[in-house]
This record gives sequence, structure tokens and C-alpha cells, in this order.
Amino acid sequence: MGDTRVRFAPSPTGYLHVGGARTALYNWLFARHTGGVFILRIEDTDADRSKPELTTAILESLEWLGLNWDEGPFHQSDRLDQYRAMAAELVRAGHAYPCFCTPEEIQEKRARASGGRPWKYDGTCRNLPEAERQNRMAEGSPHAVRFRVPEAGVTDFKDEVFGQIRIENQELEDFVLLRSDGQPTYHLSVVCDDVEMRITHVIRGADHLSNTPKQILLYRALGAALPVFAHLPLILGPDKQRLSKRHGATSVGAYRDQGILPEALVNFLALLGWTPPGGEEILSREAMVRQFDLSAVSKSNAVFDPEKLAWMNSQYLRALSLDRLVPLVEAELKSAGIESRIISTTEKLRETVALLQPRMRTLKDFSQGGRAFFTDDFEYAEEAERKFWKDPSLPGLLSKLAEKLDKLDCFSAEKAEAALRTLADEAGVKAGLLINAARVALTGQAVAPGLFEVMNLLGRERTVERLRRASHYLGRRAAAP
RNA sequence: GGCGCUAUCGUCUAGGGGUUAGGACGUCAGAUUCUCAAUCUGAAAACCCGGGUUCGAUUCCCGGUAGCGCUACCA
Repeated sequence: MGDTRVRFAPSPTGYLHVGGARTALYNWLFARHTGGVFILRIEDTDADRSKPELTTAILESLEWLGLNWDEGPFHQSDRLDQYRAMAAELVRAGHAYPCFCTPEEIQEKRARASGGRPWKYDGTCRNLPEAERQNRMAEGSPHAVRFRVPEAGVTDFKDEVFGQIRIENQELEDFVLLRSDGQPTYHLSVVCDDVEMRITHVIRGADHLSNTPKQILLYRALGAALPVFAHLPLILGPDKQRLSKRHGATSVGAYRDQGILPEALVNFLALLGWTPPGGEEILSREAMVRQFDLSAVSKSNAVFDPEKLAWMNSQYLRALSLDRLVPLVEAELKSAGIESRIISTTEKLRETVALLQPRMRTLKDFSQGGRAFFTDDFEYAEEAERKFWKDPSLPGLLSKLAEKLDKLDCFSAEKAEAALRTLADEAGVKAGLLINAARVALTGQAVAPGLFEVMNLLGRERTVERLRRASHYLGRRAAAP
């Protein structure tokens, strides 16, 4: 079990999306679990759609997720010669043949056959007399290379997650291995690479389940040993359609930008189609590696639920040590364009982050709901105003509270609380009214940490100033029509 | 259309011939009263349908239905 070799083989035609990330993760988990090798291979044989900068982005996403590879990245575009050699070898051995039909001719035949059955390549060139074949080759006629699929029999295999799969060979057509421009197709390049890279377990999306028999035929023609196949159920959007851009954020980078932690995304993705024997939901990377098992992977497609991801993220966020969290918060503030003018010392920053940490769900929350903790430039959330700034006596009360706090001998959470409660008594209102109103004044939010801790953190001057600002704002608002 | 695969709460799932069908997210209610996206407690919520096998089927078999995938000189 120690010499397993697996690969993740994205094509750089888009960013790394969560489905691809999960495929990569399962390959990585399997490799680490078995002490094997995890190989990264870039499938960039489609020159038109592949973009080098996307390869870079995919690599970055994998690194961010912590899915380190042991070999590669190999680029298929560097290996075109091997694919051509393999195609030539297959032709020589009679397993493939040159096809001189043009794509246009094929398309036309396909369109004409529209009626009942699906159109399969009709074998025009498969049955070409040898002499004519030689002739056309000598003329240098452009041609593709097609695989000669056996006309009878069945191809079957045992998939690690789906079990026995079988298909009649007559359902398969003579698929193209090499395009007329000399570029390999997917089937040729994967099999060629998987054979040459001595891949032992092919772990990939279930969208390839139906392609597998074709590839098995190729392995056989090549006389190569079959790897174990393990297909993974697909990840769907809320409408049960295959997850795509239409569903909003689907790329790993988009979740990073939303303030999701890589370990949370990894944990969430791991559970989309797999459950450890004990059923735990929050799993350390080590626990995942230790328990991962392909045969426990689910067979049915899974809907991606961003709500559960958010919950999982909050779990990881809260468990994070301040040493790790503070730099992440700093980076978030920076990318949000907030230079923390309010906070002068690192000690203060740690205190602030620690206070906020228990109720933040993502890193983004620090720069959004938590904005007022880092800068004076913040706004009052509309629903906070609606909820806690209804009472008409508030402008006066907040202003009085500011006075009282300003005159305190020494400013602390306890003193501030005492002062506020006294004022509430004197004014004959509930302390809660004042506390909630003051919270909005100080943080702009209806949800925030305990008020007096917030006051203590902000300090007397800033607390007083914000209370006054709110009082004026409310006064003006009341005066307005 | 053909072929393949799949089917347990809204979602992710556990389970498995006899169970009060378990957990998690979300939802709802209560508690906390200084808010809540925090915390605690509780609740509602599922075996796709029809046949068969069986003393008994959600579980096994067959069929249907639905969903997804493949059906390219994309990967």
C-alpha cells in the first residue's frame, strides 16, 4: 500500500472550482493515507482554451488549501511527442487507424442521421482498403487517428466507489486519439500519462465514469496494467444542477476572498461525499488523513451548502490562536482599505481581535461588522438604527451619558457600567434601552460584543466622542421632515 | 433519443430484514436580558412510487419515475 501513485489533473481553462478542489483533496488524502505519491499534472492540450495564468492561479489555490504535491506540475503540452508516438504505435499494432474524414464531413453525417439512434462514426476509414490508405498517406492527406473499438463484447470494471460498471462495446464509437492537427485528445493523453507516470489509482469526478470503458480499451491495447478507478459524485448547486458560475461563487479563490479559512473549506469539502467512521464533523487534517477511505465515499451527488461552510468557518475561526488570527485580520483590513488608525499597539490589536473573535463567521466580518473597531470612519447599520434608535429621548440620554463618562475620575468597564445604570435610573428608563442605543453609537451595529468591554477598548475619549456624534445625528434626524 | 449511474429530513449524511430511523447545517420555540451572527435547552422535519421475496422491507430483487453524467477532431 506504500507505493500508490495518484494524480490531480486540472485543465487550465478556468479557476480551481470547489469540485476540482475536492477531487484534488481526495487524491491528496488518499496519497497521504497510503503513504503514496501525489502528482500534479496540467492538462493543457486544448491550446485555445488553456491559459498559463490560470495554471498559476490553480497552483496558488492548491497551495492555499495546503494540498502539496510530490511530483510535477507536469504539462501535457510538453509531452506531445509521446502522445504522437503512442498513437503511431497503436496504428502499427492495428489498434488504431488514420481517418481521412474531415470534421465537416462528420458533422454533416451526424446532422443528417438526426432521427432515432445516436450517430456513431460510420467506419468509413476503418474499412479503407490498405492500398488506398497507403495512397492517401503518401499524398499527405490530413487525417486524425481513431481507435479501433472491438465491435462486440462488453467492457467492465469495478469502481472503488460505484462498484461494478459494464457497457457493451457496440455502444462505443471509434473515438479520435489524435486530431488532424497532431494534437492528442483527452483519452489519449490521460491514458498515456497515467501509464507512463505509473498511476495506480485514478480518482476523479463521476463525469468520467462513462469515459472509463474507452480508456480501459486503450490500456488493453497498450498491454498496460489497469489502475484502480474511483469516481467521485458530483457537486451540485442548490437547484441540483452541476455547480457552475451561474450559482455565484464556485472558485476556491472566491471563497478565500469571502474570508473563508482554507482549513474550513478543506474540512467542508472532505465531508461532501465522505464521512469518517465515527461521524465527527470537525476533523483535523491528520484525522482526515488517518481515516480517509475511498470505499466510504458516497455514490450520490451532493448539493453545495454555503451556510454549512459558513458555520464550519466560524468553528475554525474561533479555534484559531491569536497569533495566527491577528495577521489574517491585518491582511483583511488592508485589503478592505482600512488602515487601523484607532489601534496603535499590537497589544491593543490583539485585544480587539480577541473581543471580536467569538462572533465573527468569516475574516470579512472583521472589516465589515467590525469596522468601527478599527476606524472612526464607519456608518450606522440601517437595521441597528431601526431596532435600537426608536426612542425619542435618546438624543438627550446619549448626550448625558457622554457627559457623565467624560467626568468620571477614572474610566473602566465597571465605572462606565455604573455610570450608565445610574443615568438610566435617574431618567426612569431601562438600562437595556441605553445599552443598546449606545452599542449602535459605538459600533454602528446591532450585534457586537458586550458594551462595556467595547467602551473599555475604545477608551474614554473615543467613547464620549462617538456618543456625542450619535446624539447629534439623532437630533438632526428627529428635526428632519 | 441511446447508454450509464444515483435515490434517507430543506441541505450534508449515519444506518440497515424487526430501530422511538441517529448526527450536523439551516429553520422554529424557550432560556440568558446588554444586543446576537455568541451560549444553553427543546421542537418540527426524511426512507421517491409500484410490484415481488419474506412472518416482516426503508433496507434485498424487478419495474417505473426523477435527477445527474456520457453520447465532440473539449477536458
